[in-house]
Amino acid sequence: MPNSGMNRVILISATHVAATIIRNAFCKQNSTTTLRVDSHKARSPPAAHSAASRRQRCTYVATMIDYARPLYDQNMPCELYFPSTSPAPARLDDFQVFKKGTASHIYGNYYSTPTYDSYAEPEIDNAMNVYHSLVTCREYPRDNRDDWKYKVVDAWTEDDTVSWMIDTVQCMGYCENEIPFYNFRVKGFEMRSMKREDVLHRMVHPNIDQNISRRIADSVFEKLHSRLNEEILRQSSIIRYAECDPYHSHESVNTVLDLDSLDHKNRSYGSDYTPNDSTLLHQTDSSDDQEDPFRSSETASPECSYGSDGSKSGDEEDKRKIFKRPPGRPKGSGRKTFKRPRSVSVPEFLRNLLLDSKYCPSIIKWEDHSQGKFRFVKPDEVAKLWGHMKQNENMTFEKFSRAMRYHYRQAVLVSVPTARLVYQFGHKGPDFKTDNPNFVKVKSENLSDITYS
DNA sequence: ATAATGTTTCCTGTTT
DNA sequence: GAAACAGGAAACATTA
Repeated sequence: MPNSGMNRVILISATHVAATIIRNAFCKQNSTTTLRVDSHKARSPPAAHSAASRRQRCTYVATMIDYARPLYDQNMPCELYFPSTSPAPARLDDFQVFKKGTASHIYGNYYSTPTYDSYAEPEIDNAMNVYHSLVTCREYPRDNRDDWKYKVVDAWTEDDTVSWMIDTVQCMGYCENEIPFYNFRVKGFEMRSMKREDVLHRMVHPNIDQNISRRIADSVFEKLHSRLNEEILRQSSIIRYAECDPYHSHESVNTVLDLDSLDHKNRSYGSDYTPNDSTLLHQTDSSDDQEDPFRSSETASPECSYGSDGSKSGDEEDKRKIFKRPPGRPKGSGRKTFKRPRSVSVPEFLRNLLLDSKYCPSIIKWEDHSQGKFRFVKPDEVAKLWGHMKQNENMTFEKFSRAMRYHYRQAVLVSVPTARLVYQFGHKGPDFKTDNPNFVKVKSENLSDITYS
């Protein structure tokens, strides 16, 4: 919050309501300041995010400026966006609220939360306009001259470069007439490759004192490089975001199926699918699904109430005779869950195993590929893999098979009554096409390699 | 926000 | 008797 000691531009992450509350609180604190909340153009976050995720991400950024003090301050946190030379003291009287995703790149590393909006997202318009409305002369017409705002410098046209230049120098409080814009009718990539001396050389104006021109050139040069640095920072923050995504991390679990390799939306079970290396990921740590604090002792995992071999102990058997658990899943027995963008269904999971030589035929194999019949070689291993993928170490084949049986209804899976541990993909099941079921060809090729080498 | 769908965790009973 | 199977019930998670 603004304090009496220094001038501040304050950026906070908050909901719109919270931002309004803060504004009101600030108004009470500082009666000399008039603040305003401007409405902003709301826009939905990308559809790729789940509803819950969208709600979570729909927070706002509030920018509060204490205009009771002089604007320019070298120590203010937004130095990246403020000129390095003293500008004309534009009056800052706005309190603007806009989407978080817009401002996180505008204000660089001010937020630890990564941005998810692309550079050209319309929210930027708001954010940029907020910024510009705060620091530029209000008289400047900015009808269709804002294209440069939505482009990276490299993509600027000559007009964009000039528009940026006009905006920049006016931001710094200089008069348009003091700048020889005609010298800067160059494309963005050319502008960015200019050295400081080049900018100065082009900035020389017959009617303007050379010292002033030098100062303007320095400022323009620094502004340009601030923007270029911001572009780099923004790109690296996107990369960091991708790297930090727990569901893209390769370092948290031993072996799971890549959830993103299959489009959950397109779960028609008829679409073409060819497995590749990306369908399986190798991870290194499986310790993240430990004790569930929300699990009551009554509903603890089977391992708690049964022996380690799965058999019931005598005491537990007696207790069970006295107290019969009501049918159904106990309330609150849900394990610790992790939000994930999408998941693989049980039939898809089975199909993926069957089409992967790491698991087929060692733990699951085709019984009759032409009919889609397959057999569990090590049912518990398959269930464990499934549990591992779902970060549920309590998964058993019993539970897993129950999930499978639910797919009988839609004919995604079909039971094979005559044989145990044999199931079949139904006509609505996933595509399991392969010309090498159980990887027999690969094995025989390998064998011949060994024989003849 | 909500409905639909999918999954998990129980259970009872049956079959192999 | 054990393991697998079938499916009801309810809670929970995810997706549309």
